[in-house]
Order: sequence, then structure tokens, then C-alpha cells
Amino acid sequence: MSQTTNSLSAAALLGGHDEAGTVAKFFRALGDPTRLRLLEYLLDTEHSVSDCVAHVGLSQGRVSTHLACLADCGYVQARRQGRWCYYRVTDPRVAELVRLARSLAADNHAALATCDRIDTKPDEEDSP
Amino acid sequence: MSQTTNSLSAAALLGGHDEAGTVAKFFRALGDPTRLRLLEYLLDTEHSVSDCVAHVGLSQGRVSTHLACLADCGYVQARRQGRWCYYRVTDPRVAELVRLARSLAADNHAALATCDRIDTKPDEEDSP
DNA sequence: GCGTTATATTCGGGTTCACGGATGTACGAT
DNA sequence: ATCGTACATCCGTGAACCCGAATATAACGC
Repeated sequence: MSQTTNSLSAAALLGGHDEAGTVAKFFRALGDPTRLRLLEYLLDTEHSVSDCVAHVGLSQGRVSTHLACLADCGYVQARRQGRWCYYRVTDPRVAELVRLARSLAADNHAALATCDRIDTKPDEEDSP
Repeated sequence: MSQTTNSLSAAALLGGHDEAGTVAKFFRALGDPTRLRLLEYLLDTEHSVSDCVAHVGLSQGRVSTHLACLADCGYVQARRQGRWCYYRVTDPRVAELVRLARSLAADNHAALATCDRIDTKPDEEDSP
């Protein structure tokens, strides 16, 4: 019981405050540097999990989990071929979202770097 | 490989992998339901901190910190008037970003809800 | 001066989540 | 069948970070 009694009505609502949690989870998926790098890596070309592991340099298990997370959130799609699994961004809105965020982040790069309310400012390696 | 990591011009715009951390922090700011609700609350109209406290129903201190975080990241701007401080979204790209994310999240609402790789699924204490 | 109001900051506690390593599953080659 | 490869999942550890309460700062009115 208490399972999703509707898959479209909830999605159709707009402006509801109940949806903030879902959208926040959506944003949080991109709030990790590794997932963001993976997503950008898969924007134009599809890549296997091994490719992604080599690209980001983390453990295979962690990369696999990150890719699954991106797939669950609808950012990328998976295509199986034998033992390999290729991931890729299919929705053009994803690229648009990343482009917009990059544009905004670039304009606020300085303020963002000094924002210690997120990430507790771990280190500083920036000398322009 | 070793690309030019000299100034922010290259990294600030496009293609830089070093920027992933900054953009991720940018996204993470919207990865919190409270901050997202506040941002949507300030999309069209400016509101004081007290207004925001009443709107989201959290403690005043926490709301103030959330607003400061949004301001640091460049999502909102603050306007002081006497004892009051009014926050508001000024950049139209912010509204566009939220609109895009809502559109994408709506289409993947079902998958997002079952994505236990983020947020560890609110309820559903399974009993196998 | 004093007290009140509006906002900002600090503190301790608890939850979320990324990480590597170990393990499990699926497919293909020998 | 057995081994090797490609990917997925589970586990323990530690950091990030949200929370309310308490406290600090600042601006008004008396």
C-alpha cells in the first residue's frame, strides 16, 4: 500500500510546494563534482563504464553507482551491449540546464569560491 | 592532458574540468528543499527575512543562513532598509534554470522518487 | 541611556552521502 | 565447465551539512 497511486498527476502539478523536495533531489544529483563531470563527459558521446572510470579516476564501483544515480534521475540513458554498458545524455534539456548553470556560476565565480556556507571551504587553490 | 590552468577565463566559461567543483557547489545550493522553496518564493517579489521565515516555517537563524547562502551563490540579491533586509531574484536566468529543472524533474518524477541512491528513500520500511 | 525588533552568527547533535574495497552477477572466450 | 572481463551492489568509515536553540550585532523608539 501507500505506493504511488499516480505517476502523472504529481508530475503535472506546477508551483506546488510539495514538489520542492523532488526538484531538490534532482538538483542534488548534480551537486557532486564527480557526477557533474560524468554528465558533461556524456553530453555528446556515449561512453562505457570503463571509459568513465578512466575519465574521473575513481573506483569502478563508485563510478557505476554515480552513473546509476544519473540514470535514475533521468539525466542519462543506458544501453547494454554484451558485457558493456554505454551511458549517454539523450534529453537536450540536460545540456541546456548545464549550460545555464555554467553561465550563472561563471558570473558568480568569485562569490561562490568564498561561500563557506557550503562545503566549509576545504582548501584554497586559486591564484588568478 | 595538462591544459592551461592559468586564469579563470578558460575555466570560467566552458570545457574546464577544474570548474566542475564550482558548478557542483552551485547546484548543491539548490539541492536543499528549503533553499529551493525560498528561491521560488523570491522569484517574482522581494520579501523580508521575516516573510521567508513565515513562508517556510523554520527557525529564523536557519532561514537567514539559507538566504545568505543563496546570496553568496548569486541567486538572490539583498536590499537593506533600516532593520529589514529584503531578498529577491534579479537575474532572469535563475527563473529559467528553475523552470528547466522543474520540467525535467516532472518527466522523471517516478524514477526520481524511487532513486534510493540519493536521500535513502523517505519511508517504505521494507520487510522482506 | 534603555528596551524592543529584525537579522546574523555560533554551538552541539544527528542524518545524509561519497569513498575504497570486497563481493556478487552476467556475459564471452577457451 | 572454467576462467577472465565488465559491470553492479554491499559494507565500514569519515566528512559535509541541516537543524533548533542560544547568542551577537544593528537599527529603531522611548
